[in-house]
Amino acid sequence: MKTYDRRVEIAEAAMPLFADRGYYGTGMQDIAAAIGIKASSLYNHYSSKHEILAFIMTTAMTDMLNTHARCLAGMHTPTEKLGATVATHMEFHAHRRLETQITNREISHLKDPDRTQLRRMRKDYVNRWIEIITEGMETGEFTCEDPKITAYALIDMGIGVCNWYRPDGQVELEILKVIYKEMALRMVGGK
Amino acid sequence: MKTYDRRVEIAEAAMPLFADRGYYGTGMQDIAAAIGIKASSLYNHYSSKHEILAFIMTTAMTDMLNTHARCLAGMHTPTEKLGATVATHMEFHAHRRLETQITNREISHLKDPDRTQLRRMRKDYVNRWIEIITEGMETGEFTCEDPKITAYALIDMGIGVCNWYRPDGQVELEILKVIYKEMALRMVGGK
DNA sequence: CCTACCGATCGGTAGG
DNA sequence: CCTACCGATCGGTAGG
Repeated sequence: MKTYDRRVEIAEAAMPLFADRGYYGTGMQDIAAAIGIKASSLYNHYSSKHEILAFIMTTAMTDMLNTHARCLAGMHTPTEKLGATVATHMEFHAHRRLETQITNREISHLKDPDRTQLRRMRKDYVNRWIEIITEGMETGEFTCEDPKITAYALIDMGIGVCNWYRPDGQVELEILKVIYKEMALRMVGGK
Repeated sequence: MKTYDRRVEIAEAAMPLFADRGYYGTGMQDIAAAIGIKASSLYNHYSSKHEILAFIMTTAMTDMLNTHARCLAGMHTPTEKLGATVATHMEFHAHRRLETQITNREISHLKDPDRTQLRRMRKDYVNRWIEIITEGMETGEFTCEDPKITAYALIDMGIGVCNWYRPDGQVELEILKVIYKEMALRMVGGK
């Protein structure tokens, strides 16, 4: 591990490749060529190909958890919290399409201990959604059949965005956020 | 290509492997070993590894389109149609987890002409959802911001099921269907 | 950061 | 269905 910047640069070069061809479909040669060096030189910055994948995925998941925690600032009611959570979740998957695609598709290729850690983080994230929905049911703001299933459905529909959203598309991100917020509030019987 | 049965048997042996390790992460040896033969013998039934992937994906997509068309029988109002569509979509992704996982994850690994064909089928499928939602808005049964985005969100939340549903889990499939139907109808402002 | 190289495995073919 | 084998490529190492 030399400079951290170089590690990030390599990871960013690997992202479109992992997202497009998958982990096993991408060679160290491909990643190296993307930044104009030889494959063997990558080992000055990462000890293995797996480490590049793990770096990308844990960085993305860590950022998502932090971004979510930050978006809750100033939100008090479950309705406010869920609205912010949905909008931020959706926006994160739109802004960081490649990393979230990789994180969701290649998780089975991660080896321990990274996989266990990532699963733990994901579980933590899901639990936050479940808690917000449950809280909303307690205050009477929400009414729904099952907080867990509802959380799954809401998360899944936000994840889906990373597969079809295009920055140069015809739908504005800000409009998308409004639409997703509205759909979510309806789903939990809120507003 | 010898007997069709053998082709199906090979494809079914490949499914859990492709779903778990991905297309490039699975070798012909792995697939062959799963049914107790040598890798080279697979070429008596498929001309390439790619053909196995294409067979799995086009079969799954064809079945999904047919299953959906069948579920609309006897449904007349947009509300009925959407309810049947959501329930059937979700159930298909629960029943055929492996194939739908593969179809959604490995589509970028498909080569033409299979990829183009699959994309066309998928587009056809999405259009059916959009049309039902649009029809519901015209009759006044539904009210929502954008039929296309709403269709995407509904489809994505159903697809998500193939990633977390387990046949031996604690949630009954019939209950899931009811929950998803209810969430969908709320999302389009129906019921 | 490079060149040179390692053993292993890849998808696929030939021939029976 | 098998054995035997092909060239290509894989992730990774040695040494500078």
